[in-house]
This record gives sequence, structure tokens and C-alpha cells, in this order.
Amino acid sequence: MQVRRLHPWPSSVAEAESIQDRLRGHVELTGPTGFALVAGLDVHYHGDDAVTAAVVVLDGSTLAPVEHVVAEGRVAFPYVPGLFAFRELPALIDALQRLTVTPDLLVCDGYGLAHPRGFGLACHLGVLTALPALGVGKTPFIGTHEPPGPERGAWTPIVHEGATVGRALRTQRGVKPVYVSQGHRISLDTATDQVLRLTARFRLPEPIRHADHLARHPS
DNA sequence: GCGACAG
DNA sequence: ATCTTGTCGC
Repeated sequence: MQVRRLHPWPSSVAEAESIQDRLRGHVELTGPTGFALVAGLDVHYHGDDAVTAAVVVLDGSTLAPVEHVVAEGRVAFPYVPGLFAFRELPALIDALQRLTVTPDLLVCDGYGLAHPRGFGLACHLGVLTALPALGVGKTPFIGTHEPPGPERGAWTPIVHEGATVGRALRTQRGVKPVYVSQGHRISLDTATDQVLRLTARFRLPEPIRHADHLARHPS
């Protein structure tokens, strides 16, 4: 599939932040509610700066695997909180470009709108591909929230600077919540519905679990 | 064995 | 993010 190059690669923190500030204006917070093909993305780190990126495409209704791609790369930016996306983007884009099918939704391992400048990895991937995208974080990042109720499906808003930027969502009884935020071309209600639909069995969405497995054990 | 969770 | 050890439970 096609991935647009909307910016040069940043050579400083200030450049990276200004790219996020500019692309933030491209994010759309509404979109389709159903998705025929759902992709999960993840990156595994090895050694000093090697990364393996994996993209797995599943049938949106049966969750049967349709296609997967693995790409090797290098960490592309130093670790700076809020600029995490720049570490992984080149390897993820490389993997996406090698897909022969175009997914209808990207399920990203990380944050979207719930980010210091409102432009986390899920927003970045959504805008570069023009596809609906959502982010699922495993630990709280920004904003404040109450713990959601104990039953599967319970959620509470994540509020940052007076705005709702995501939801803490209980995907299974007796497990820690996940943190859902919009990436691109999706509403928060739809993002929440999709994450719940993709977590019938485990805490994390099936597409992310598949991608995580593949990135760790390429085969 | 795998998943969740602890330290 | 990674790695390692161990417990509990399905």
C-alpha cells in the first residue's frame, strides 16, 4: 500500500515537535464505523538500535489472518517522551508499504490524541496513510482518569487540559485497563467499540498480539 | 503452556 | 522498550 511522505526526517527535537504541531491539523475525528480489514502494528527492539516491525492484517469479521509483513530497521530517533513515534515510524512505514492489501483500520501499539501535543503514533500513522487509526496504550501517559469499573466494557474518560482525549477501558474482568485514543478518521465511540470487539479473549487487541508475536519471532 | 501480575 | 524469576490460574 501507499504511504505519503508529508515531512522530511527531523534532525532535532524542535523539528520533530514542529512536524507534530503541523500534522496535528490533518487529524480527523470522525469516520467509518465498520472495517473489513483490520491491521495490527508492533515493533520489537534488539541490541543497540535494531528494530523489527510487524504488520498483521486480519479479516475484520472473522479475525482470520489475511497477510503479514515483517521489516528490519534501525531505531530512527533518540528516545524523547512525546517523540516516541519517530523511533519506530521508518520501520513501520517500510512494512506497510510492502502490504499487497490495504487495511481499513490501523490498530497501533501506543497513543493517538492522548499525547502532549495531541499527535501520538496512531495519529501519525493515520495521517501518513490516510487510513482510520486508533491507539491502544498499556500504561497511562497523559491526563487524569478514574479507574473504570471491574467489568469488561467499563470505561472512564481521560481528560487533559479540560478536553477528553481518550478512555481507560477494561477489556477483561480482573485485568488492568488499556488506554484507547483516536488516531485518525475515527470517533472515540467507534475506537472503543473496535477495541472491545478485538479483545473477546485477552487484555490486548488480537491484531496487536499477532503483530507482537511476529515481531518477536519472525518466521 | 500461556496470560496476568509482582518486584 | 528489554531481560529475568517466580506464582497463580485456566
